[in-house]
Amino acid sequence: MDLTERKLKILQAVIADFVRTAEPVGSRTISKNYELGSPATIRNEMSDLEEMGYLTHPHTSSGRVPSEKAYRLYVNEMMSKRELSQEEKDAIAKGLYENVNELENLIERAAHVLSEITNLTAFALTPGTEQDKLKYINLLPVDEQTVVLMLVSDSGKVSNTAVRLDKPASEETLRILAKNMTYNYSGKTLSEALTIDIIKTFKEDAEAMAMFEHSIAPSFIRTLEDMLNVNLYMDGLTNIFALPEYSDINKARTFFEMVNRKSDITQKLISRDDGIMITIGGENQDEELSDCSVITATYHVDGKMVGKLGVIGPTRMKYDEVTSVVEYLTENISKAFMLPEGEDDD
Amino acid sequence: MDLTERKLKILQAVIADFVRTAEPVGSRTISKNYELGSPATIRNEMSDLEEMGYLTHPHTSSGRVPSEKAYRLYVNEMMSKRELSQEEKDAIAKGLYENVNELENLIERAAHVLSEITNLTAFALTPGTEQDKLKYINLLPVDEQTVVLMLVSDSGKVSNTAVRLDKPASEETLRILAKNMTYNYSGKTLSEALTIDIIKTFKEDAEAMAMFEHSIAPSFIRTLEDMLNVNLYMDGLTNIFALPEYSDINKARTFFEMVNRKSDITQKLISRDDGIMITIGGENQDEELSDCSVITATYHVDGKMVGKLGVIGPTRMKYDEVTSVVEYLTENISKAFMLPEGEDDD
DNA sequence: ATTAGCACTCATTCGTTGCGAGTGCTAACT
DNA sequence: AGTTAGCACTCGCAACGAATGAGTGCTAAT
Repeated sequence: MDLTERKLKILQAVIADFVRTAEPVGSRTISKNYELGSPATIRNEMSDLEEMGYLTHPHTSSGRVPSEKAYRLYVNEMMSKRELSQEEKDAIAKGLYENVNELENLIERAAHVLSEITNLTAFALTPGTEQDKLKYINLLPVDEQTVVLMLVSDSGKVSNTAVRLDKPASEETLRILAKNMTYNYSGKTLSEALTIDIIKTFKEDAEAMAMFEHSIAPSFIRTLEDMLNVNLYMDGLTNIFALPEYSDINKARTFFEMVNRKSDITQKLISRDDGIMITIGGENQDEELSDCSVITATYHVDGKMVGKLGVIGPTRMKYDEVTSVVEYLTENISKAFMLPEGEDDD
Repeated sequence: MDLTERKLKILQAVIADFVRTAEPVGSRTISKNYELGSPATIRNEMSDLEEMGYLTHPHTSSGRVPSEKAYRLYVNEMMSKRELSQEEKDAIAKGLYENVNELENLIERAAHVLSEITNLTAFALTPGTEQDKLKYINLLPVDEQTVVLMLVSDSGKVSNTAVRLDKPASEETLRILAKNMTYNYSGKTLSEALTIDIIKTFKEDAEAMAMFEHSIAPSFIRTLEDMLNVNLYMDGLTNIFALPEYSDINKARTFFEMVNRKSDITQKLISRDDGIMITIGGENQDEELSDCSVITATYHVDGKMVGKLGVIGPTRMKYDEVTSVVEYLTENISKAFMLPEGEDDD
């Protein structure tokens, strides 16, 4: 059987109606709102579309619902990329830069804006730092026996830990430690640094060596690990309450319990392809996601640091709109990194 | 009418049963499980208790439910503080210090542990820093036109911002800026620092002055504000799904939407009394909280920095247990601050 | 090939009924 | 006097069934 012009139009109409109303759509509705023929004709065509796997029947006597195959066809072939209006773009930019002073902040805002616009659950992942190289290492005394260990990477990411020393250290010792660490670690990526042991380089200085080994090194490792971690921001979790697919409390519960496992989510996101990726229902390997669709996009910075953002929602979603927004957001974020934030304070 | 011995016992029994089952409790149940007389007697007593305002009737033909007044009486007079068993204490300590290397981390863990033990929604607020004094101010070059502005307070709290300069700065200029800022700001509290303008102190150095005014000062203010911010951690949100009071999706929704407004929650928490505070249902000024109870406790550090933690749940909760856990947690946190973390790695 | 007509299906709504847990009252008992 | 047994009554709730109506599939006419 062939996907004739009319069949395509009917399918599109069914998808559009169903995405809007979440109700199975009947032949009369289509017939009334589109010039595609009488209800009976539509019915025949729908019956064909069902046979072809694009529509399903919740039960004999109710309207048709698009199948995942239909959404896939729509996304691949029928969806026109919806250019955002200037107002929408402005709203995004405004929301994005509001109250932002750090990269983390910007990513958090991105998740927020994304959830507000799409009315879905949005997430954003901070850039991975596998390729970041250490630039500075500093030890700053806070009091007698406490110092702050501070690492700066070449991308400007900073991370610090308060370190409790087992005995007081002279400023001199701290300076030696910091200098030696900077000398040996700078230029190395964070994960490289994790594998290098510089304890031997202190050979002449027993005090510095002991202090490094007992106090600094463990904190150093923790701080590196902390820097390597990506953060996951989520927003719009409660948006799902507005969706009829989650009017059953158990559905809602399952959803919340799933997205609450942040490390799982992070894993799943990281492993997704670059660029815009849309997975529909069962296309998600994950059982738990099998009645959700996920749209993600990747933002790049200087061609090296990458992070992801996207939305998760029911398979019934406005794929065109969400895709456009997600794409526009990544462009904006990449741009923001080029010209660091906060300069043109309007 | 008098609250006789037996009335008290019956009231306590009703509370215990209702807290456990969430079902209105009838006279027969009490009569069977406690040696307090026949159903009819219990009924008469219950009727009196209702007249006195300690019990209510959902409808004529169902069992009794404790009123807020009853919970209040229970909390004030009848509740025996439940000493935690050694296993419970161990479990708390274990959960608390797992994977902790920063204060923020510890507080986050506290919320986690608290929600796990109580099966309620828990929150924890990082210590306020109004009394923190600036100790160090540092400017570290990252690249040509980017520096990291780093502030350290006397409590060891560190905050940094990447600052994009409008033109390249010499190391010399940066050193002058940092030195001058440290000189003028150190010893001042964070909020004092926000009010002091040191622009005039650069009078001899036009370059440093311009750089301070255009690039550093705005970031400095943002960083101070960031340091002044307290963070709110929440955990166990999905626990409410297990409670029958939230089996209605709208209740659940309202709850989630309320706790999602983090700044509101933070405000409400901060304004609560020190020590252990229990508010039951309508005692919460807040309309939204009127069918919740909130238990908070304050942890102190060196008698100056304070934060709060607690739980929020239905009025039907195990007040004794929750109170004990909350109290024990605050003690533990205070202790942890005394002897900074990570030293005794078992 | 399209469409009107019609019988049929099935989820949903709404009223009815029966059940059972629990009360309140009265009268008997201690 | 306080306690208890007995009993009529209330009321939420679940189960059942009829009515409703949206929508289909099929057949026959256009």
